[in-house]
Amino acid sequence: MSTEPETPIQSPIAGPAPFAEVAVGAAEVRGARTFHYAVPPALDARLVPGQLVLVEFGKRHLHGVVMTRSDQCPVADPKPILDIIWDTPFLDHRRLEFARWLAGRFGASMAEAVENLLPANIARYITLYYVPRDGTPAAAAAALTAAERRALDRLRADGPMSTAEIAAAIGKTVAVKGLPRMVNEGWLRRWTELELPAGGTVCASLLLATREVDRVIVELFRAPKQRALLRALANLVGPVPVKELLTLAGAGHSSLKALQRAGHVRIEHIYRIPEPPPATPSTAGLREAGSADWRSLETFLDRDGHGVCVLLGDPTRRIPSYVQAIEKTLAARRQALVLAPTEREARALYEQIVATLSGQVAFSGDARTPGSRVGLWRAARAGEIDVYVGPRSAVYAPLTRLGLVIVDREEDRSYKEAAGGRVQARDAAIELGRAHLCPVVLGTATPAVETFYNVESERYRFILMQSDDLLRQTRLKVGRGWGALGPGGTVGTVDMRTAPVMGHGGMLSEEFFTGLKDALAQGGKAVLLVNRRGSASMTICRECGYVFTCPDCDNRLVQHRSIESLVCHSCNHRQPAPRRCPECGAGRLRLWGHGTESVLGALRALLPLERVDRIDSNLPIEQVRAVAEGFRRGAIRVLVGTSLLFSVEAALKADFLGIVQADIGLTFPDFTAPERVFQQLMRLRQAVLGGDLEGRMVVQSLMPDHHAIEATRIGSYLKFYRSEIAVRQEHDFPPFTRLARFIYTHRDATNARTEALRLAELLNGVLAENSDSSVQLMGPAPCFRARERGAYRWHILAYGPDEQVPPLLAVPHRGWTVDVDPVDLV
DNA sequence: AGCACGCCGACT
DNA sequence: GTCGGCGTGCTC
Repeated sequence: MSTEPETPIQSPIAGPAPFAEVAVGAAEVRGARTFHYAVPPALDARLVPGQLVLVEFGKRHLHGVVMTRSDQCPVADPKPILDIIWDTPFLDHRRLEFARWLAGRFGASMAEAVENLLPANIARYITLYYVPRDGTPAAAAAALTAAERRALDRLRADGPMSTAEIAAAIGKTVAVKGLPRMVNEGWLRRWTELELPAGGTVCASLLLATREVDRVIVELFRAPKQRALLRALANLVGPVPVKELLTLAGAGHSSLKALQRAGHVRIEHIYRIPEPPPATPSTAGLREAGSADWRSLETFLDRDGHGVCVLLGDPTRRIPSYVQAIEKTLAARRQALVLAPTEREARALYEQIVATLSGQVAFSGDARTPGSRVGLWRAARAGEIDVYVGPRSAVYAPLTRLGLVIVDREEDRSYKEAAGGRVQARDAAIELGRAHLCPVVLGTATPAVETFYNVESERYRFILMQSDDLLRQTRLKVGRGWGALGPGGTVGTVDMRTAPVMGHGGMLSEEFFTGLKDALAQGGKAVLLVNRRGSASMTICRECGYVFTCPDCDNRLVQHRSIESLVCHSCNHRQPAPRRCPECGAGRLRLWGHGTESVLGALRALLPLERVDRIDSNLPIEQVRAVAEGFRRGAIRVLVGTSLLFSVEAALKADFLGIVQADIGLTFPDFTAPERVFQQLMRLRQAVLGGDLEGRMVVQSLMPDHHAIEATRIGSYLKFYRSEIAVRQEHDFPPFTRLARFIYTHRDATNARTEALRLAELLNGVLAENSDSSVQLMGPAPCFRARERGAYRWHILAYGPDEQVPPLLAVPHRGWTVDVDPVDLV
């Protein structure tokens, strides 16, 4: 493929680096491609890497970020850089290279990668202004169109105007085409301004020295309100929020404005990191935990430079170690970045860290408005933040003295962006650690397969967290060492192909029900996982075999008895529950399978006196919380839920954990499904039975011999890992290869197919050109969900050595989705 | 996003 | 033959 740059030409101009390599803000240019521009003499002394600049790209005016200054240029006649939008560089060389890595690794555009690292939506705050030049060439006036003439007259009369203002006043064509031409021909001068939204709280600060205050107060004998304001300000230290100040002094805005006009007071937006919430008992006393755990982590942190370690243990052990590691980092006057898979988990981590540490701890979820986000960005950039906690987007936080990166529950799929650049934030965090030469700690109880593969091949350090006493208990229980370190209770599987079943629909085995009843009889509580909402996952005609499917997707419609409807769980299409078959007209319909609603129904029939309830995404979030709280208090004794249970993890402690059907997904053509099933079940076991040796978990499955189910039964991560890594190796799946998935969606079936075949041709062509490439293509083929929301979906998989996949990522034209390291193949 | 270029069908 | 519609690829 012709991504090889043409032979670079040496600059004929003497002097330093006459060219600049720019990451242009054009989102459609895929891959780590940059463009070179000439540095005009007027900007030569000022232009440095990391600056935001204005360039022409095709016919468009776009912003860009200077990556490097260069002696060489891959094209003969580069365009000039038009202007420096902001003199202070936004990004240092580490973050510029981080952006390059992000775009190259995930096949996103440089524009997306760079903009992730800048204040959000920066393009929105760039304005181009135009003003007439003195002594414009009168003779050339005929060269202007009537509209351009009007624009010029307007500018002469009213002074500088922005592109948007001229578009509104004169017309869009003039604004977009005429203005650039008039600049080129010397009629107009153009400049750029960046006006970021003001962040944070409006604060007032005193501009007077203490002894001057008394003098001014005397002068202001006729203005009691202003006197009160000055006194209040003089008694407080530093900038005071205007709102507080006015209340305190009992004064109004006009008095404050008068002081500002007189030059006694400055009023400005100041972003302040929100006050931490008050410490709760659960956040106190973190530091007392396992000193043995800490010693091994400390040894790792003491090594100089970059390295990755996997901290294996349950959250109650991981978090105290995080806190100690952060303290160590702060003591060395460096910053720590802490990532969690979801904002909810990030907030929980933040609350625990902030309760224990002294230092400025920021939680990215606290900054919601554009202004406060810019404020937080600035504060981080200025080095005012010691610890930055957040979900995956926090990996882009502008920390310049980064000394430690922590990724909690590194195995979670939420770290992968589902749209946009499709960045895997855990991997980005590791790269960030490499760029900053600092340690990266991956915390987990069930490492991702690719992570543990790196442990096994000794690229990552491994630290097993557990006190001697826990280890002894565990050995007593299972006698299998750490690999079988189940988080609590005992586990049994039930083979649903042969087990005696009971209850309406036969969804519960006798063993399951006995376990549940025993727990309740002893005054315990129970959590039941049902991986589906609704009451029946398939509605089928008993006469002709017709199955109700979504008109827009390939999905079967799910029966929801509570709203008497059939619902598509992919696009939310709804239709009334049918009475007869639309094909043959027969009235004998069979409801097949089950969901939260039907399990709840069966339980109410079997345990009429028991308080049972359910949570799933059909319910509003407040109700989910209320039900969870009821369960925690014991007002509800049996809780049925989907994976939404994880959103109320802390309330789930119980004595019985039932998995109604563990193998949903295991039959999908998706190599990540076993890992998902195993992680989900292990995590739920930790949440429900964690720390308890008596509790009972029963796993119902149609394929109890599957390695994911078997490993769940014996509670062994190693058992799971060994089987799974063998499957991955056999099929050439990650971590043995890098996998890229190209997805195309189109309303028209033929169009989707043709386009998929065309891209396959193109990719094959690129591969054929490079004879030593060992990348393999799979497909094109319809996706597992071949139709969704009325559109047809096709995909192509490319897999091969890490360094050979990226060149393919820039091949597909717009309309294709490129997904590197996809988390599923549906 | 916009523009140039090339391929195909409809017309002089 | 040539004009133009649209699909495809390039923009330093």
